[in-house]
Amino acid sequence: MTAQPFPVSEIVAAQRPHRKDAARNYDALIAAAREAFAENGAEASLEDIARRAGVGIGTLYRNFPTRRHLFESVYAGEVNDLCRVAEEVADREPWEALTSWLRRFVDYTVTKRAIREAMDDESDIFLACRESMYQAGGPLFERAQKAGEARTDMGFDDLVRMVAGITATNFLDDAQRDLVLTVALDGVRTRTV
Amino acid sequence: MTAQPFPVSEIVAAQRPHRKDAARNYDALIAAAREAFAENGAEASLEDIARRAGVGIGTLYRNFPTRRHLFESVYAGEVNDLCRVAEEVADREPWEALTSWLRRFVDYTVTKRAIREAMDDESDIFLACRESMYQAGGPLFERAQKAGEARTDMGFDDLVRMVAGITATNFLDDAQRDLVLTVALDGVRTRTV
DNA sequence: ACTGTAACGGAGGCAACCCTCCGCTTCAAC
DNA sequence: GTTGAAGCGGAGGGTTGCCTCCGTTACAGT
Repeated sequence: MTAQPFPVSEIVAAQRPHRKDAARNYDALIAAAREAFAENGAEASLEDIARRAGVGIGTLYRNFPTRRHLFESVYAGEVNDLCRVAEEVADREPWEALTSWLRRFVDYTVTKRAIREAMDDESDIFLACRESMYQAGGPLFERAQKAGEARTDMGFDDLVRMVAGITATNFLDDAQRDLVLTVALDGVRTRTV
Repeated sequence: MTAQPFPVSEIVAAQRPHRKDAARNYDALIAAAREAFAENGAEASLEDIARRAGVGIGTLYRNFPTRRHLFESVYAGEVNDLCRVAEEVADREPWEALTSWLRRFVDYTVTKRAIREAMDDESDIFLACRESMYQAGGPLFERAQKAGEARTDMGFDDLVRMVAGITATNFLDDAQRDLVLTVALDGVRTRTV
């Protein structure tokens, strides 16, 4: 067993069943749930998710005993992917690295509508997700702060929530979301007075 | 009939019934709906709202034939109040006036969780609300821009959506929301390079 | 190929919510 | 005080979603 850099990655790997048909259904359910949560938020109908995945409702419940289990699995997958991205951008200039990670956060996170609620969840898995996010993104922020590019009167959690708020908001189009994100990130940048 | 400065104010006044008991119930329903929308978002149960208001479900439906009618009435009331606030702050310094209005926006808007969805609604009432918001807040923003205090590469709509995003996001406490709002507004402020 | 077991699917009971309808109540105009 | 109309409440029928349960199906180890 290889060492996993982030707590959440173990969780992501541990759930998938071994049998071939079961693994296929598991993947289809995750994909369908991602879609449904993106469209309808965390309250999306479970029967609809099963239908999209082309499996019976019973199969959904066997894999994910509660709505929360399913949501957590989808969410953990996204967090895991974001952690990978943080590694990719780590070799860029401090401010560049931080902002391109945050932009990726906004663009990629398909559970936009649901992410806001997840911020307040205190279950084990969400705590692991948040810890992984901190491990992945925190250093990017601290590096920008030490380079004198990011303000030091706010913490990483403040930053993440700010970006999550913009992620979860409806805009006219992607260009508007991007503009607003740019403006907000300008507020994070240290003044070059 | 006195001239109403904002389109939305006429809408707000026109709905309330004349008979004493009916007017009381109408007010109770609006108050209960405000509460429920604040807690549960725009999908709050109508039967629960009627229960909170201490009236039968039939009374709710007589006053507001659809969920949308009810939500629109609550929302229009909040917009109307915000327009008043814009008048109150108009005599302050440009940047001060703008930001204190936006802070009031964040603090006061109790339909936080629902406001995000309302941004994309194209019904008559929501258009009137948005027009009133523009009439009330737009000048504050333009004044700050002309005073050289607010950046000119964004519009009022961009600003409102940014603030609405922060409004609708869950934070650990009010202090954190306020900090994040300050940071984001710093991004709106012109650099004093 | 055989077979035990893990996985499958969806019928069905339950709960919540939506909205209509109508017999009863309350107001206010005279 | 009378009275007609406006307003009231909640029972009830329909819909949707949740979750369990169990007869059937498909995999994988021998």
